[in-house]
Amino acid sequence: MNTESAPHAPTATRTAKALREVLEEDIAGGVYPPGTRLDEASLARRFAVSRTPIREALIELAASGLIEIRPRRGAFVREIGIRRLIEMFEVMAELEAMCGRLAARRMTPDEHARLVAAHEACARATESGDPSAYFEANGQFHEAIYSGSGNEFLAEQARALQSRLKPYRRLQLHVRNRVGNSFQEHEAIVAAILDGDDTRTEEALRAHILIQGERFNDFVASLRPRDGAS
Amino acid sequence: MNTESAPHAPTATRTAKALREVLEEDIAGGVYPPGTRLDEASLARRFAVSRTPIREALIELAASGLIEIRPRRGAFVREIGIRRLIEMFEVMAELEAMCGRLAARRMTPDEHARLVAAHEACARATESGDPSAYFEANGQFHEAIYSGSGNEFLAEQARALQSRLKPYRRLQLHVRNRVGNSFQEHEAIVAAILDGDDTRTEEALRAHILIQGERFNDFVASLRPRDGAS
DNA sequence: TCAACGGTTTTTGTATACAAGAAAGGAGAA
DNA sequence: TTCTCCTTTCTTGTATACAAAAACCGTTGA
Repeated sequence: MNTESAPHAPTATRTAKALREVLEEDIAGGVYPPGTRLDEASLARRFAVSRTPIREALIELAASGLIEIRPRRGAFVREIGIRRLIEMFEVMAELEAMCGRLAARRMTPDEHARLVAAHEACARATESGDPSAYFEANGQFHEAIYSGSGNEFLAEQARALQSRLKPYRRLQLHVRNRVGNSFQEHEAIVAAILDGDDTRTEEALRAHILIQGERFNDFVASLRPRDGAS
Repeated sequence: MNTESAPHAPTATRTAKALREVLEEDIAGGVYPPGTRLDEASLARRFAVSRTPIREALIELAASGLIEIRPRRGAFVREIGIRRLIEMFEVMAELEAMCGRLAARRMTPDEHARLVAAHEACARATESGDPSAYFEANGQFHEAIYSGSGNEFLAEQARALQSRLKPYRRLQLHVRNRVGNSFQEHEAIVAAILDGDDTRTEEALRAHILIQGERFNDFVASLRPRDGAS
C-alpha cells in the first residue's frame, strides 16, 4: 500500500509531521505526563521554529485525541484514565474482530503468506526472548490482518487506534509470560484464518485483544492502590 | 453530557470551529464537490479573516478525513468512492451494533426514557411526513444509544463516523418508503433494548445500518450507468 | 488572616510580512 | 507545430507583529 499515510492519514506539512511525531513519542514516553501544559512558546524554542508550525502540530495532536486544546487556555496532555483505556481496548477488540472475520473470508494466498511470515517472525522473537523484536513482529502480524480485511477504511481505523494504544500495549508485554501467551493466541488466529473460518477468527482475535486490556488493567491495579477513574 | 464537544472532540478556537462547520456543510452539500481545490486566499476572503484561522480549520478537516492536504500543493476535497462509502457503512454498522449490545445491558431508566422520547419524535415526524424532522429525531434516537452504551470512547467514535456519513444518510432518506421502514426497524430496536436482549439489539442495529448502506448503493447505482470504484 | 479588587504580565488568537517551492506561460529550437 | 527550458507569477509554509483574553500578584479593606 502507500507508504505516505501509514497510521495517521492527514499530515499538512513535512515539518508539522515531524513535530507531531516527536511530540507523540514524548507524550507516550512520559516526557510530557498527562495534564502537562504544552505552551507554544517553549515548544517553539525547543524546536527552533516559530509558533505557527507548533500550533499546527498541536491541532493535529488534538484531532488524534492525544492532547486537548482548551480555547484561550492552552494545550494539555490528555489524561487517559483507566476507565477510558479499557473502553479503548474494548473498541479495539471489536475492530480487530471485524478485521479478522473479513480477513478469514477474503485474504488472498499472497496475504496468507505475509501473515504466516509475520507469525514466524513472532516465533523467532519469542524464542530469542527479545520483547521489542516481538513488539515489532506483532505489529506486522496485526497489520497483515488489517490489510487482509479488504476494507481499507476499517484498516485505517484499526491502525489509528492501535497507534494510540501502542504505548500501553508495549508496557503490558512485560507482564509475566505475556509474550508466550500472546504467541499461542496468534497460533490459533493463524489457523482459523487459513481454515477460512470467519467466526473462529473473529472470536480468537476479540479474545486476544480483550486479554491485553485485562492484563493491562491488572498491571495498573498492581501499581496503585486506588484510583478515581475520571 | 457536555455540549462542548458533540460530534467532534477537538476544537482549537471558536472561530476555527465555526469555519470548520461551515466548510463541512459546504462540502457535504456539494458547494465544493470532490476534487475541488480549496485555496486559502479565497477562503480567507470569503470569511473575511486571515489565512491563519483558515489553515487551522483545513488541518482539522484533513484530520477528520473530509479533505486531503498535499504538502505545498494545497487542500483538496476528498473523493469518496462508492467502494469506500460502503466500507464506511460496514464499520458504522459494527460500531452501532456494539453500542446496542452494551446499551441493552447497561441503559438506566433515565436513558430508556430518553430513547423512547426520541423514538416517539420519530413517530411524529413519520406521520407528518417531514423528512428533515425525521432526520433530526433519528439523530437523537441513535445518540441515545451511543451514550447509553456506557462506553464514552465508543460513543465518540460512533458520533464521529456518523457525522462523516451524515450527508449520505440524508440523501438516502429520499428513497421510496425508507422513512417508514427505518421507523419500523427502530421499533424492533427499542423493544430489544427495553427487553435487555443484547444479542437481538445488536443484530437489529447492525441490520438497520447495513440496510442504509445497501439502499444508498442501490440509489447510486440507479444514477450512473457504471463506475470504476477507485 | 483572608477575600476581593485592580493593574501588570504572560499567553493565546489573528493578521501581516516574507521565503521558497510549484504551477503557468512564453520564447526558442528541432 | 511541438517539445523543452526558462522566467514569471501564484500559492503555500514560516516568521513576526499585534490584539485580546486569561493568569498572576500585590494591595487594600474587612
